[in-house]
Amino acid sequence: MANNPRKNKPSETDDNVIPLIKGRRATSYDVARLAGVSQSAVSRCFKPGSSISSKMRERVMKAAKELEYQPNAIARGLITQRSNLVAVLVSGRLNLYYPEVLFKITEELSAAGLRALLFTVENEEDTEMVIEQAWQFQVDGVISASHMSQDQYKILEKRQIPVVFFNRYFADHPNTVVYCDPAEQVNELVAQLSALGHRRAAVITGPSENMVSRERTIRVQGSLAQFGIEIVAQAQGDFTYESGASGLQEIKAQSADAMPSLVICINDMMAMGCMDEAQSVLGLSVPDELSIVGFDGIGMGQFASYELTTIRQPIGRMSEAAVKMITDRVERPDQSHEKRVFEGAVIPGGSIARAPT
Amino acid sequence: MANNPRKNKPSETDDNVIPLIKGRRATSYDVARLAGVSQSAVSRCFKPGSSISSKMRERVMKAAKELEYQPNAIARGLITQRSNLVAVLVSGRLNLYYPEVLFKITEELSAAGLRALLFTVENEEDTEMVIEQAWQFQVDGVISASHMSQDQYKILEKRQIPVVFFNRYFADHPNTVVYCDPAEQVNELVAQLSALGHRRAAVITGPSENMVSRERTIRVQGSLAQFGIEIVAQAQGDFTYESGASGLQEIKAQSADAMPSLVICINDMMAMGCMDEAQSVLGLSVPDELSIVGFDGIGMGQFASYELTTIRQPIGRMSEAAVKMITDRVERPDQSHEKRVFEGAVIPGGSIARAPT
DNA sequence: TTTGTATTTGCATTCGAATGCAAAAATGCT
DNA sequence: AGCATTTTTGCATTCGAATGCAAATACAAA
Repeated sequence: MANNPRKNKPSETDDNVIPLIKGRRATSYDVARLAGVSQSAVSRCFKPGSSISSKMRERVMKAAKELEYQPNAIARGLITQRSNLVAVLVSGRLNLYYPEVLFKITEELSAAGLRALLFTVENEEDTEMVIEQAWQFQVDGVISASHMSQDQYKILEKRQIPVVFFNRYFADHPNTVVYCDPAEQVNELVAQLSALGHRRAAVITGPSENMVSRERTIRVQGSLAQFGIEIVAQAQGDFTYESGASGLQEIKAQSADAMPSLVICINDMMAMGCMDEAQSVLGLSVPDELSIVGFDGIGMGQFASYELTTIRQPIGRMSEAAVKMITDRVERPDQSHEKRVFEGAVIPGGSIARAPT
Repeated sequence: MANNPRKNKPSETDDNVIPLIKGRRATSYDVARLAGVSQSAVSRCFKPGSSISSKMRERVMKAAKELEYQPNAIARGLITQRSNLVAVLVSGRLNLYYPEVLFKITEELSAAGLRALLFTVENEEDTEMVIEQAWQFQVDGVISASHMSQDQYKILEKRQIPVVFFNRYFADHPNTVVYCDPAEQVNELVAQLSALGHRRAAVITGPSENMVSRERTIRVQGSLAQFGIEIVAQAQGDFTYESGASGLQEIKAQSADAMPSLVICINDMMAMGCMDEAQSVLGLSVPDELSIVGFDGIGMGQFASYELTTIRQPIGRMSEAAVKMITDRVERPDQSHEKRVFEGAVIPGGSIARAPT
């Protein structure tokens, strides 16, 4: 039985062949055996761009289908040194901005053939742990929309794991960033507010160590000054609904003699908390007695109860950009860093009106 | 196998082995070489419960630390057939219930040493794709909080991938489930509403093919009947805010002569949409002219603008249970299925009041 | 047909950690 | 010390797919 090795079709005489154990998942060898080809051929069939004849492809695919074969991404990852996993770091805190970003990024990653390995991060130790996990799982890259210290970033850098920062960056260290700079829109919005007669404003900021908060606050302060609007009170929040509410109370305490006519909140969640506090607790009508604006443009801000005037981030485009940048850096890790800055957009809403006289 | 280049014996020839290429990540062999032990020893050091002497452990750990060695989860997964990845399927649609569940589950998985591979699913084709991806990535299990057809489930079953359903299940097929059955609380709440004088109600349901919606709707219908409250209108929504709003319009159309005094929405998002529509568009005061209740107990429902009366799911405990069940099934795939049913809790809020006379 | 070139295919090895088995070392017991 | 027993350690192999290289084939030109 001189079986031609090139055409070793599984014949009845091949009784030493283990018949695909029930339940065990098929490997490229199983497919190769069934199709009567080599394992390499099977591998090449599933690797786009490989040199393979259409006849071969057809034969292999038929066998693969029969065995429900799908290449094992784990094994593939081991040999190619590409896991196709991207760690996505978001804050788990209930700021609705994050879910929106997360879902968008996940979709974009998916479209690029990558999977999102999700990590929720609340503090520095969490980040520490996440970095180790990411290292273990050999993620191809990290998209970070949560806090990360410069030292932590340097660890990733040293390990040559590409990182894209989402709405945060280090000013004094090269890094790849997607960012939304609402400077223009802040001016635009403050101009409107000025035209509406507002002369006394308050600001509810985020945590002082937070980049986004700092940047936005500076823009807002600059713009208000430019239009001659006085900041009569300023409170610090932590981006949550509750801190928006308590922020307003603090503002009230700071401006005992006369409340400002306008509160600028550094994100939408706080703006909503602020608005609710104004109306439900302080009995101030929004916008008639108090105008409120926010930042981000989260979906919920547009609900009829809020109709928040805000500056929206182009989350869709930013997510797309972030994924594009991570794939780029995975392909060519040595290319120089890039910072993509998007503009915001003023979303007019019912939360602002002419200042009361 | 011929000459294995990775022999453990340190020899002169090994001395001029490339001394850890800058940037290349350290492997267990590198650590073994530096510590002067075998690769197996290194492996055992990082596998809890392995037989190893403290002297050896110390030596290896020192070397590991020096090289920043962390075991490669990909390689480990290949040999152990455990990826430590769990696919989490949620709907990407903006129903804020999902982010809450997702974040909770992710945290619980993390505590159990597992990572969440996130998939957003919108339709059946998505699920199809996700199942293939999960297969490729050798996930240890799937937690599904999104739609999955019985056929799709059977594929996973055949492939022996454990699945835990979150708030959905197949009645006529054995499966592992975490579920919240609000039957008791529906009765409790309807009793309250009855005592408040409500006699004419409307219901906004979810999609008819959705289990959660069907179950809740049936409970609500049964309870209302039991208390002699008439259902004067019923609209179908899709769990979104918008569909709550349009649902109320439909109810208004259906009950041209007289609006009901009560609308029961099958989830909170729709209840919020409904409430906003009632107040902002129809000019109906909530709760004075119209009482509204929801289901889920999402954080946002408690904002001052809504103060939604609702039946809350114990998401924390449910997530914990889901993760526990997935790990159990990974350990012992042949054990029988289990269905863990949690009760809800009535969250009193300002969205209900005595029925207008 | 023959020769030369381009394309396919298979072989053998590789990625990095885990593990059964046997050898070696440490420990206990008399 | 001698021997039995337990614990540690190393060796060699395994997981499943990708790939450099060489062999085999198909194709083109002479």
